[in-house]
Amino acid sequence: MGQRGRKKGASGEQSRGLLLSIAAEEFALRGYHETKISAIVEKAGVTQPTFYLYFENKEALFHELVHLFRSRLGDYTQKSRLEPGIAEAFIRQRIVEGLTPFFRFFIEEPHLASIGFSVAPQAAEIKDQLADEIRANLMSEQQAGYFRKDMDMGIVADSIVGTMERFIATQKARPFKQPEILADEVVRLFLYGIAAP
Amino acid sequence: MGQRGRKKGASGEQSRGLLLSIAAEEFALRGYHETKISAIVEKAGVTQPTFYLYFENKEALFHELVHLFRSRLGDYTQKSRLEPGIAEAFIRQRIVEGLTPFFRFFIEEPHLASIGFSVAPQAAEIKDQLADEIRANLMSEQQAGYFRKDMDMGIVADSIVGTMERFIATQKARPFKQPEILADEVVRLFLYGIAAP
Amino acid sequence: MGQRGRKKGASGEQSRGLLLSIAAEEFALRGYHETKISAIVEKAGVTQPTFYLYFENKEALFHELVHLFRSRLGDYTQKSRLEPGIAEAFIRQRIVEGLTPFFRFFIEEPHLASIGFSVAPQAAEIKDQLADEIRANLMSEQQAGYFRKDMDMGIVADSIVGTMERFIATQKARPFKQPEILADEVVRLFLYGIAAP
Amino acid sequence: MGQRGRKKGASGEQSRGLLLSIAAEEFALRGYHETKISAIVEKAGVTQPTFYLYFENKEALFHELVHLFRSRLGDYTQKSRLEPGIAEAFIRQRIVEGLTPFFRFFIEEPHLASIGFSVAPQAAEIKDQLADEIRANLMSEQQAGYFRKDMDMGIVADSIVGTMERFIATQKARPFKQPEILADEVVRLFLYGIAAP
DNA sequence: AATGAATGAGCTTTCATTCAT
DNA sequence: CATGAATGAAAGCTCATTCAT
Repeated sequence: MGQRGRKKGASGEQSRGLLLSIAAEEFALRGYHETKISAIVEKAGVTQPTFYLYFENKEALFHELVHLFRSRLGDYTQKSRLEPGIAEAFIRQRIVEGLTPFFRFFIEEPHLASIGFSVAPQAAEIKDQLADEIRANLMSEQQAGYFRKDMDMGIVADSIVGTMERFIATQKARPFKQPEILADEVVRLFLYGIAAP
Repeated sequence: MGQRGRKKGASGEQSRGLLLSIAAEEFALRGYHETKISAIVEKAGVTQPTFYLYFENKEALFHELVHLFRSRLGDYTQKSRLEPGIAEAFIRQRIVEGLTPFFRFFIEEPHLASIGFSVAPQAAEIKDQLADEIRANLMSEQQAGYFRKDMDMGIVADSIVGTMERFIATQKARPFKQPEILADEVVRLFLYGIAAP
Repeated sequence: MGQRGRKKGASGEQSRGLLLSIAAEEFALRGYHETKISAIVEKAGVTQPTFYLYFENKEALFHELVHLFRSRLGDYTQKSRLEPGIAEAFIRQRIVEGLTPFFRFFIEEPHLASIGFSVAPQAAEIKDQLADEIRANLMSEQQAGYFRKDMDMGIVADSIVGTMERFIATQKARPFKQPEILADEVVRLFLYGIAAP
Repeated sequence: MGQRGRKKGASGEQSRGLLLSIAAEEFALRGYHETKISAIVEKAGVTQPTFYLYFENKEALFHELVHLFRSRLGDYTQKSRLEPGIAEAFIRQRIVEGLTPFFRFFIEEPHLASIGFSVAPQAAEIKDQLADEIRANLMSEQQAGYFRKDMDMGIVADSIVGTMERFIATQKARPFKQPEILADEVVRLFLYGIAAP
């Protein structure tokens, strides 16, 4: 979302972007209902009608943000899909590479992530869908012999999504780590567990 | 919560309990703002002023439910704390025993769980706190040599809480499993991971 | 509509009736958009939310008034239908009897009449429908030989409806006449015309 | 009004005329409040400020249309006045000649007619005034012995105006008739009535 | 002659909440 | 123990209208 210039008579797209960015923050921090149009426009330094110049209504604005989140999430999901026939030595590496963009995205767009993963009414559906895709991935790896057979990949997928969810929710309070490091730690956890070797 | 007798002229406590139970369901299904007092009392077969006979206001009612959740959660947290000096052979068993009541609780009181883990504004705090306690537990076990040292127990704790969160959110859509089985699967996952042995 | 008691704590139906009656007057005098809910409730001595206790919204209230008008109009239309086989000597008398209730209605409920005949968007349709029924009546009399064959009964029906419309619109400014007298004059006009005999 | 050239860079007067013509249609079809300036300018292919280049405001535009209607109506009213001393044999013919331009006008400018006869708040006044002039005419003819003395010419005049009103409102749905024919039928109706001779 | 961008003013509607009985 | 009736406060949205360019 980015810079928040507040020049008078800013070009339309600027005003729109500003409103969008402020709205994302407000929605993420307060939730849908606690977010008032009046507060958004005040922070943006414009009046209410200006808001309706760029967005059909509050709901449409919110949907736009959710959509934005979903489409970016979809991109990373697609790229994270493991192509068949990876040498066993590289599999962990590839999983980490698939996971990294998610964490990077959550770090770069914390408000959007918060909206899509918790404030949106569709949040449940979004996470379900993500979990489903992850499960499908895991299961095919499981078939291929990379993972233990006696493990319900549904639970694993949910745990991974749950881990993301917690990460998004606790980010600000957490010592910053590079997305690659994070992904690596998560992968290690889910691959090998915590039991002392 | 439980049974919902709707007899006319129910005695005070009955009305109160009924309202509380209906409110839990409504809050869980719709969220705080989407839940209207008018809808609660209608379902309970009483009028709005009756509601205010038993609850100070909407927020107080909600807080009561959240409080209920927190206190039960606190109970299980306490009981799940591993006492020092458990023989290594029993440690897994003890962890499972500590985790099981959580899942049983989530299954028995899905509405309350949903409120405390996702609809309450304090949900983040509640989960943070839970994660914190779990992390403390894990770390002392880690010190004791039960778990690997090269693992950030903060992430592990968050993953466990995230797993609970997903479980609560997806319960209805999921094939029912006994809480003990669930706990066992989760523990296996986090102890040994999914990598093929 | 009638009496406008303004007792505090009036029974619900009274408030509703009061609002309805005031609304009819406002709509008739100012039109749909110029009529503000705020003005209606102010005149009724209640607050805006009270309005929404009794009516779904402004449009529903308006529709109720239009519906009221239509149903009463429908009653009189039905009763005005001439049964076949009236002796020629009585036909004029019967037409007058059919027309009288319309004028009585318009006199008794001028606001409702104004709404149904001019402020409602459906006014055109209402009048079309009325004209249609009148035309059908006239044509069957025409077949029966009571009326001249060389006259387009569509125009006659429209003229009669137009006459009603003007009557409704100009009532207040007009010297009061009994509905029977009015009906009689109109019938004479349309039966015999104004040409000197 | 007529042709609607929409060439880019149309000269000022063209834009103005275009706006006026579109506005007439919109007002006639939707009424004053349902007609949005934004819709008018969109149909005209210009922007809102352009509108204010040519018209002071919405009301002024509307007034201009009403004024246009009134002045044309006034013309025909004047011409329809019967000069004294017409031979009885020609009277009917003269009345038809006086009425024809009205119907021609209503057919040629249906939007304007609709505005002046029904959407304008002054519509009542306009019709009252017209009825008044017609009544004055009729009464002097009545004095001159052309018409029956036992007939209230106020009612007759209102009936004639009401007939016009209905004609304007139902024009589109009606089989087209030449204005002369229409005028003739109306005159026959009001002169001789529909009673079988 | 025309516009992109913005606004002042206002209206309907919704809720949680409270009297008086 | 319970209610019919009513309200204070606020939110979302719309529209005619106007700068500055």
